Amino acid sequence: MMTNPRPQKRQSSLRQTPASGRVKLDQLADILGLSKSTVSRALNGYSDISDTTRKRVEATARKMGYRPLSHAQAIRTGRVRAIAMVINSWEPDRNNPFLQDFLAGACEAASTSDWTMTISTAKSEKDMLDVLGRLVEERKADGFILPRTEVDDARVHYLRDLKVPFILYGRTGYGETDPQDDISWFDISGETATENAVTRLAHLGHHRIAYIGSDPKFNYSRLRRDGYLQGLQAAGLTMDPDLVREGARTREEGAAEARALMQLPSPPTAIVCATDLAALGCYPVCTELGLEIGHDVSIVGYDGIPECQYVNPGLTTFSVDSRRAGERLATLLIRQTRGEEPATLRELSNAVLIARESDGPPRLTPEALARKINLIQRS
Amino acid sequence: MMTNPRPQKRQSSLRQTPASGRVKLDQLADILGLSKSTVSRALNGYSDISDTTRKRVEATARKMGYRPLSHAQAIRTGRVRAIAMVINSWEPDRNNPFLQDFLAGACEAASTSDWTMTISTAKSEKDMLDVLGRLVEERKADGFILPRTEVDDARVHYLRDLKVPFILYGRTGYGETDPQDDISWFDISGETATENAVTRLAHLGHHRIAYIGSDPKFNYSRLRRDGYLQGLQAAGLTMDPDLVREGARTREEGAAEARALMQLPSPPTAIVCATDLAALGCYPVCTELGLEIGHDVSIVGYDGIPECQYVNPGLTTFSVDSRRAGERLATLLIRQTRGEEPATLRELSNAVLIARESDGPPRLTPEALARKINLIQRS
DNA sequence: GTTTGCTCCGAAACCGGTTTCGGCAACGAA
DNA sequence: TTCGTTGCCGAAACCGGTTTCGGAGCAAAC
Repeated sequence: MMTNPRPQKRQSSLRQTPASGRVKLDQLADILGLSKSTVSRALNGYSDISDTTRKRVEATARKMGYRPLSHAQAIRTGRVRAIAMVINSWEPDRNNPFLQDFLAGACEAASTSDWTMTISTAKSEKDMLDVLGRLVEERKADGFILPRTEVDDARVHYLRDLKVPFILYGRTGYGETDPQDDISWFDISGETATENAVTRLAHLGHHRIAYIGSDPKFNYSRLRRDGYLQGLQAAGLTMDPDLVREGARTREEGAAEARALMQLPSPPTAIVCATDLAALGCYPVCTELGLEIGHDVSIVGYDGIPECQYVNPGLTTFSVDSRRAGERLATLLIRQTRGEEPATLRELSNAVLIARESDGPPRLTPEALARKINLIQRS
Repeated sequence: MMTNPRPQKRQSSLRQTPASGRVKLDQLADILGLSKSTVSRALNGYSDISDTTRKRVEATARKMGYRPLSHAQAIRTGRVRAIAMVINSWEPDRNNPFLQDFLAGACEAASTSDWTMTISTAKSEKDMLDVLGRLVEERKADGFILPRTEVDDARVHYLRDLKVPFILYGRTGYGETDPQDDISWFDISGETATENAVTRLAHLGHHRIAYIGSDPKFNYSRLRRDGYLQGLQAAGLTMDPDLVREGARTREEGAAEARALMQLPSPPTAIVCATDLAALGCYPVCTELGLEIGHDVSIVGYDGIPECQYVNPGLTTFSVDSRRAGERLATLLIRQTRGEEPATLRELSNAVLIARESDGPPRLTPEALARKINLIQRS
């Protein structure tokens, strides 16, 4: 006879098999004839366990396929063995064909340390900090990868104040006097690429070389512009402010800048672009003006998106290895969460030139080019 | 005086602030003057808590910003409030510009239920099951989204045996007698799209309409082919086996199929493609053969990748809303983990036609087209 | 006035690990 | 021999929640 009505949940939940076949620490300890505290410490590399015991424990743990539940560990340690990344979903240039490669690199690196990767997306700049805050507060990750770093990046200030480990994909604080010793990052040296692009074009005989940058709020955009300026100087060319454009985040905005450049009294014979999208935006403009890319106008891009090889003519560009970037960022971040100094966890890599047919020696002088353009436009 | 040497870890770990400012269940209970068991049950909707108390608990919990640690809950409940997705990193057509949108949809849906999304990647078909197994065993997720479902999908068998909730992006078991009642899925009806494509082309006056499919191991490829066949039948056209190609996973493979089609004695005047990539692969082939796309040959794609609008002429295609797909999949999956019947969690949506300039009324008969092609090739 | 039954809540066990603390044995020095 | 170390391990507390179980209080029924 039942006297007490058992309370029940409102929403009934089918009872899942709760980690059915798993080997637990208790069982492992039983089999080894040790206490679970000893087994735990053996597995975690404490120094008060004899070498022979440790070996024995490790061997049977491996044989029995024991894997600790990360959330069971987390409750005591506070560490969940996971890294997180929050992705923008509002930027106009958010379509990133490399996201999959990047994630593959990051996940693979995480996996080898038995970590996992959790991702989230943010709908706006403000939402970004909210999402980060939620992940931090609920302790969903031990560290963060911050992609698309801005010159003055709110996420950096936020996470630094919270003392949560993070790593930048890119650098930040352009031109700041504060050296920011305590931030780790991985980056591809875009400035080296754009400098090399200018050098390459100068060698081909170009004298008027333009630059189309991306949104200047992003640090990479300024760095690539710096590289461009550096390249000009190295080639002994003078900088013409008219030829330095910025803010082209999309194909369309790239097209707008290209149009403005080509309508100059003395148009450039070559354009270095901070992104492939901007470079591809130049294509229809050139076609429209009757200019042959690679001869009348040379174009060099940056990123190495797949589309570069399918346009006509193929776009010469600097290709970024996204997979490796993800892999490096994840490993460096994990090392940071394990206590290594952020300042020592920095790496700079290079993009590799993929030469195609969109650049070559100039066929016309800027003046002749201007005449040709005027002619076409009048008709 | 210290007599016992304190043992220490091998690798020193900087002590992180362990969830410093968080409000814990204990504190909340103290403030409310209740026991923590009562508070817990109030928040989890147990029926043995009075309504007034529940309201009071919920109100202060919200006011104090209390959020339970999901890994602390998980240790007892076995549920981590997370869904996972494992992505291929080995397929040749892995570059998915929509991954970001898809993830945005899925993450947003997860967030609204206070869930998170963990992702991982697999390097090979075999690795896929290993990765899934690890995630299941370590209980990193309560359910899985399986993208790119194959006709006979190993992941389905694997997870079904383990009784782990999952949902398909796509359907599976093409032509199987087993109805597979117990599987939930979300899909876009590709067959409707290809059928509509054929109908559209037939209305424009085409009689010889070809089809270029993707890898037949994927269920969607067969379904889209079925839609094509259905469309032919509806238009009263007879099916010519020569015009039904399959296996084009990349642009290059699409190009190969297009070339084979156009070299037929009686070439098609229109091509329906299972993917935009295959359709874009047809472009250079047509150019090479001197055929004007949209007049000599009509082409219709499927997917709606951004590039469609930038090629010349713009590619008519059926556009898939990846963001919505991610959103639906995540919500349905979460509902499934809460106990709803998988069979009731199915949704079929439609792709939307984006008409551009790559299709139009046929300018030549197949015979005239063949003559034109022969002429160009001979020169 | 009991008994019964129901509503609502608290004490305590529990989940699967980690970490603290103390104790036992062995060993070297006094 | 005795004492202080040292090496190695077990008992128990602990992390932050969830769930079980029992019981107090009260109203209705007998």
